[in-house]
Amino acid sequence: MLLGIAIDTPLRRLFDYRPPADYDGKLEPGQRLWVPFGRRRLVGVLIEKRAQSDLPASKLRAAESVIDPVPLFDRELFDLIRWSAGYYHHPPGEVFAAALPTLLRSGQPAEAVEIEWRLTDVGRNEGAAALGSRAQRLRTMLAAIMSGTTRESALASVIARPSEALRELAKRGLIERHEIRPEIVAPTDSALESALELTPEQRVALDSITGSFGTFKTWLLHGVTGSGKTEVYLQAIAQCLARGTQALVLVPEIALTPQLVQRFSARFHAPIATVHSGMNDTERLDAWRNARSGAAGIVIGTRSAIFTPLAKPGLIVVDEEHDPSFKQQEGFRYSARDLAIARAQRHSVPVVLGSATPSLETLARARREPQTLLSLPRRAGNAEPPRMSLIDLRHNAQTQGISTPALQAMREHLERGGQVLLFINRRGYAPVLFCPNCGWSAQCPRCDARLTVHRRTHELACHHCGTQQPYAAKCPTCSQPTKPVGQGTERIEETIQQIFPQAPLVRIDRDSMRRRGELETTLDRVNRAEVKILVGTQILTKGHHFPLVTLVVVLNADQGLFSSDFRASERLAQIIVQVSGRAGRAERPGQVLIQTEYPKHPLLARLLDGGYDAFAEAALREREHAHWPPYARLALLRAEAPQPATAMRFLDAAHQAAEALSIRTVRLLGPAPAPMERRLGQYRGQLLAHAPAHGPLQRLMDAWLPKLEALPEAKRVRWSIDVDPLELF
DNA sequence: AGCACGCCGACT
DNA sequence: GTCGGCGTGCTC
Repeated sequence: MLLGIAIDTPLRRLFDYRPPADYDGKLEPGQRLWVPFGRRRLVGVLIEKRAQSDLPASKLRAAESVIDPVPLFDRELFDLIRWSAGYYHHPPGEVFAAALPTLLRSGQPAEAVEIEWRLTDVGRNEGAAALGSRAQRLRTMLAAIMSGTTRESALASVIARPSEALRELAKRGLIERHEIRPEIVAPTDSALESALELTPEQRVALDSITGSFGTFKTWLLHGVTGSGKTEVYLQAIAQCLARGTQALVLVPEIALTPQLVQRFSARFHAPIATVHSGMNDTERLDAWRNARSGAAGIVIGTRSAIFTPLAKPGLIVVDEEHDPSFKQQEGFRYSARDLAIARAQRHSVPVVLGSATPSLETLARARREPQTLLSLPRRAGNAEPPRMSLIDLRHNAQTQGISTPALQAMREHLERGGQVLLFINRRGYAPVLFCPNCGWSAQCPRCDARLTVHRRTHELACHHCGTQQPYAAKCPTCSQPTKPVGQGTERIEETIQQIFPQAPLVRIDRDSMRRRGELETTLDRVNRAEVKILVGTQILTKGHHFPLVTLVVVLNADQGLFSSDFRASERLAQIIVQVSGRAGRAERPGQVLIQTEYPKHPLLARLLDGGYDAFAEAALREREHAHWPPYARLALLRAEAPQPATAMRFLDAAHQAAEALSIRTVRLLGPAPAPMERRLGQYRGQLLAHAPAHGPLQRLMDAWLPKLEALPEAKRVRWSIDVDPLELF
């Protein structure tokens, strides 16, 4: 009997080992082992037991030891992880590594073990008398243990370098080490504090979801901003907990998790485990353990939380399911939203995808299964939806990117005591530093991109690679004065401050909200009305509530209108609707102004006439007509190399290899250089595989990727495959 | 990815 | 004379 083991390496295969010496016949897929690997010793995950290997017996080594007494995952989660390695065509070892907290990847025990130091008989009888008078540190430590502080975690703060003293005391036979496995604490109280009264639509949604407990069903909870989606989640989760099962809630990245956790913990007594980027390794492992043991009734986390084991899964929620951060954009490029569906299916539990602006993929799914669509078309508390209108930039004067009608509207809203939100999807002062004399502009030395002017730091920065340079007031080629061209958040801030000097203003973007907790503090100030004007980027569109904002101005809607990426218009519509949703959430109706040079553009017209649903309807028809997802499936082969020709040679060879497989329904587009060909000094190219369904794509990749690995050109490039790519360029 | 082995330049 | 540059080969 042999062991097929996944090892954290970019190689797309399992490695066969003989069982370890301590093998007692009990080994199951999902247990970790220490294995020798080349000259290293690594943690591997047992994937399957095998009767024989493709390799000669002489090449096989024995695994060293078993780490876990039982598998880390239940069968369903194990299958999901394994399946996703196949679906995304990513090396299985890296996939399993991605599914585990760092500490488990490095061999830490999966079960929390508390170390306790207890007095031996000798220690109890002789006590400090056994120690020399100079052994001050040992005396202190022993005294602590004698006074009843026995847990190692508590003893750690008694003196400096505690482990040294503990080891010495143990060596002298005064104390001994015990391992304590803490009892699993079952969730005690699942009651939801003060459930709000539901609207009829919320009631239907809630009853539908809870009625599907115990079966697999993919619900789309399509609720306009402010319609009370969260209340539906909360009450569904309460019922999930009442059945003795756990709920897994996925949220987008960006500092949203703490907010939601706060909202949840204010309403639930059940322990909540959270998983997000702000946590350290120990905290992550704790959350993982509490989820797996069942101690945490609710698990809230970002993308990677989809791999958290659950003792008794009952419900999965994906909030803001359209958010692109659910798709990992490097390495193992999985979609946590799609995996949530795959996982729910394996566990036979319902999954709720919630959004005010669902992705076209999810809308297409809901069209195929109309009974799974749960709509919340109205705002709670009878708040009116915001009124949207366009400002034609061609026929209106503007001051630094802000049109006269927009300024006029701002003035009116401010006079009436409202708050104003200016949305511009561009950080920094200006996107270009230009020389009017000779035409020079500041370029990134490592990317095909212009450097953005940052006034605050007096620097030029590349938003693609992070390169920074001092600001160039004089043109480096002709020594004439340079000029920042275009607008970013910093410049809008400056302009608005000049025009409305009496109105307190705050800028909210990644640069101004660097420090931990800064965003929360600022948002509090906004909602206490200490701020009148907000200028900011995407961050403003992500879930934060601004009940006092009555006017939203979208300063540059045009960026997404003519992009070559077929998803750009979907994203633009989502951003406009999401940012509009920030306006008029209280009793006063909101106003939304969208500045554009293309007021006749069909996308904008649709959006303004019929809202997101009408836009989506039209966009879906367009996608169907053009054979783009969700009416086709894609896989993108990317390659990068220090020389442009190297990447292209590989992609050409890859193209040939794919054609040789002649899978007729798969079309190959490219190879072509990426639109920003050079990034971080690497030249990038790509080859798109397009098929009417996932099946033929899968067949292609199964046969294709092993061939690519063997290509001599493959050694000279870094290549990767992106299944269901979100960003095509 | 690591980590080794393996042949050619500037220096304790 | 060595230390070390990163090319290329391998990991059950």
